Amino acid sequence: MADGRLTRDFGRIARYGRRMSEVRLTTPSFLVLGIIDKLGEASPYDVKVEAARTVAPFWSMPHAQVYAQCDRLLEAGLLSEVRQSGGRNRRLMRLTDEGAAALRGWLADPAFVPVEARERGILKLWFGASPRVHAPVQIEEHRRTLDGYEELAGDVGELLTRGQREALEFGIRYERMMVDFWQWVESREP
Amino acid sequence: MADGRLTRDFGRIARYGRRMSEVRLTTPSFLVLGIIDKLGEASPYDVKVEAARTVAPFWSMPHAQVYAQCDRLLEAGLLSEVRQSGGRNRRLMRLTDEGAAALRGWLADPAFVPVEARERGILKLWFGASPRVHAPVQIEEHRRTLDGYEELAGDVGELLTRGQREALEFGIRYERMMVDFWQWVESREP
DNA sequence: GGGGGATCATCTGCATCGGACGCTCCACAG
DNA sequence: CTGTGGAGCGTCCGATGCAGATGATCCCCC
Repeated sequence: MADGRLTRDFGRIARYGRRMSEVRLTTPSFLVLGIIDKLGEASPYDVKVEAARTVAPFWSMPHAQVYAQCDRLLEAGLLSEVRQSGGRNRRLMRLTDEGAAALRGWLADPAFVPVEARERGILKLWFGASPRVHAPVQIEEHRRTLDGYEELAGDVGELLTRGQREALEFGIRYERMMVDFWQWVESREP
Repeated sequence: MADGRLTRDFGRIARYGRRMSEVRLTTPSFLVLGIIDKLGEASPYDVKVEAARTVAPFWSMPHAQVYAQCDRLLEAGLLSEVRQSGGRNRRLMRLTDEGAAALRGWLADPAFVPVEARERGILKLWFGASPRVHAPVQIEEHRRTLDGYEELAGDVGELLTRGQREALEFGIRYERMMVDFWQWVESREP
């Protein structure tokens, strides 16, 4: 084995936009672009709130990151500042043509990046933790989020776009799978 | 809503060992501790290779990190250097009592940390990418890793510890779920 | 006795993390 | 009015994590 494939390939850097000061575009970059695209026009704060409201279960960023990304994207010319309303320097931003192109390029790119399931519970199992201790907590928590998702699907399911509905469906299946899995773990004879 | 819960709670820092220069123990720390515990005695390189061989699908670290973690853990007194065999400074390390206690504490702690499913594919769906483009690739790739896991389970299933077998089962269920999900996405009428 | 590939380790530069801190605005009480 | 407190909004910093390049040492085989 060549020097072990230990890394995560988190990056898979893209450079769809071809202009200006050459930034590396990472997934968080596209998260910001995607949200601003949805909102049309937004301040960093709007982005942050919207991210927390929507995509956080799939990909969250700490607050400070949002501002940093916006700076980077502005500098790279993928976003443009629309206006500064007075005192509080509230920057409203839009996608530039380059920004829109970059987003489209990313969305269209089917490149597969293998995921790791960063489940601490599973890791603990691997290292020999007691299923007795962990299973009940896991089942309870996954059931809770599963309920939340299902309620969401029932309540606002109609209002979602197709893609959003599908992402939600993924969440539901994931949580259902986890509940089943931990029940299976619990039920094994010791 | 108070200032949005946007963050990931990646940390959930622990401090089970109570000695010395106060390090923050993160999941990677316990990964290293867990592996050294399994191996009994190991150099950073051994840890890195073992990690790549085993837990990488659940939690991988880039090479450099392993060395950094070892340094931190040594300094904190959770690991001890056993010997330096000559020229190439090959440090062999063991868990100290504190290290073993820290690991036990972590393993016993059922605290639930919500996962994010950092699936780029799902994120792209959310933002409106075309299922037509992505589904076939995703199905293919997930099926491939699923096959790999199942083969593994067949081949060496007997040799694994209970926890390892369970972790593998998780992998299988996860991949199976993904294949089903993307097939469902693909099959929806447009 | 020296080339070359596997083994082992480190450095560097950047992205990201989390949490604390600091503004601005507005509501409402005094 | 004036003051004060909390929600809305933004920034900073130290620690950690990341990817890849690069540097050494070993050992096999010629």
